[in-house]
Amino acid sequence: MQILIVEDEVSLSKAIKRLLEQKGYFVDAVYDGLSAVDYAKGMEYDLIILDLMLPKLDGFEVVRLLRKDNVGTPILMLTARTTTRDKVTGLNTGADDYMTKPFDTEELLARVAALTRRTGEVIVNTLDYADLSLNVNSAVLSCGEKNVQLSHKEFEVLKIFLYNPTMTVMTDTLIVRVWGVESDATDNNVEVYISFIRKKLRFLGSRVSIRKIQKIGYRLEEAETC
Amino acid sequence: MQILIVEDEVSLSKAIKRLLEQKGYFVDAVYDGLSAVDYAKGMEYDLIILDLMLPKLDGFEVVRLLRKDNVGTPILMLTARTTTRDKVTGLNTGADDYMTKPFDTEELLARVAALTRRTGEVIVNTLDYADLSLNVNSAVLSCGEKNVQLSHKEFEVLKIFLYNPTMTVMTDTLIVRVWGVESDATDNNVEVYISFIRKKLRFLGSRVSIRKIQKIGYRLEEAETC
DNA sequence: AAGTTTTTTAAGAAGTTTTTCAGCAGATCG
DNA sequence: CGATCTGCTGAAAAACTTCTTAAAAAACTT
Repeated sequence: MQILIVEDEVSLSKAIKRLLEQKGYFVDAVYDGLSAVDYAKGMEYDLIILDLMLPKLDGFEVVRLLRKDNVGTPILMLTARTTTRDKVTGLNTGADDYMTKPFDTEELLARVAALTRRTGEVIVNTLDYADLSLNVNSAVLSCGEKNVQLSHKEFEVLKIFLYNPTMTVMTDTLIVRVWGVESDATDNNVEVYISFIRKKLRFLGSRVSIRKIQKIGYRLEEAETC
Repeated sequence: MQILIVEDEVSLSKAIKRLLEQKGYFVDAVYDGLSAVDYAKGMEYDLIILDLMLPKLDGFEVVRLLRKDNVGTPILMLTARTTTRDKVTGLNTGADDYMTKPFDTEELLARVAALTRRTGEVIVNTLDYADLSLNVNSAVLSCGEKNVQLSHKEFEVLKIFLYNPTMTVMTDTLIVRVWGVESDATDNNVEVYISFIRKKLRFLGSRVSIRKIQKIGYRLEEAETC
């Protein structure tokens, strides 16, 4: 769930951000109306929390511009003003809900939940190299049509290679980063895991292989396309 | 557009009715909670305007009974009470908006417009994945002809999966979003709930299962169609 | 205030991952 | 040409994670 906060009062913005992140939302924050429009058009948010009084472009204008541009993201208006006139304008312009400051965090969360309840969202993060793609959320490694699930340690090892696709990774580096400094893991542990991963690469039929550099470490290698 | 007004104060009820009819809505009015439930079940309204304090059955109960019965009509709660606790309960029970008396007619019209506007567009009252369909208002999970009622926590957990059908959801994410940041829920709480949900999925005979990715989290998985 | 449902806690069983170990194969080197 | 070193892999053992169930506690309902 991605939420965009548009609020120029930085301390309030940060507070809301922290609150929502604690609840598992992914939150972006911007501090003026123009950036708000840019961000909202550039990416699919599930909800926009929008202050009414903003630098550069006020909240009403932001809503109007977004709706005009067919951005249908639910909008929760947030403001200090309490006159009915503003409430009406807010809802008529196309905001979906309206809250006046100061507000209770519980109430904010309840309203956010009500507005985000209806949208779905998928965020997939991958690390790619040659024909390989590693889904960082699920530790699933894919090549073409095939997939394999990696175990936790396999995942940790392969991630290090994919972060440094051209580098030779020293065995000690792997031990420290995957098993930890204090661990008494030996080279053989690494060898076994390299072996596990190689087996999965073979299964996937990937062009990528892991090459041993004698006495130093391992490196990813992409086979020539023939 | 059909609207049901549930308000025991007859003069107020009549005033709202007249106001809305002037704007072209078709309006029914009832004066207690029991009739409200009867009417709302018996006919498809586009919106219910519901007073909180009612004879026979209070507004919260009316919402609960309707949602339990799969009636997904938007509800605008109307009440003199102003404490946040009530607002939160109202929104959590399944009301879509909340207004405190006394209110301005302009504001009422604006909120009514906002809520009925949504009906015209696509309202998703269910979260669907493969052969599963979760009614978001009633927490009833269906697969084909069969249904099961989910408990609150089961519902919260499953919702997170259905919002992110392809993602692996980390155990910590589930804890934070279902039990809260401050809670001392452990992995075992999650395990037990996953187990409850799996049992219900088995009962429904769904193709969907919840797969554990060791040390990482859980993910929905759809069985191959053979 | 009793009964019902939901949630939490706890503990053994079941299942996976990780580690260990032994044997093999190819280099390396005197 | 052996002897030694380095790296690879399979299989068994150990360690750890997760599942399921049952029972206790808490929260709602009536």
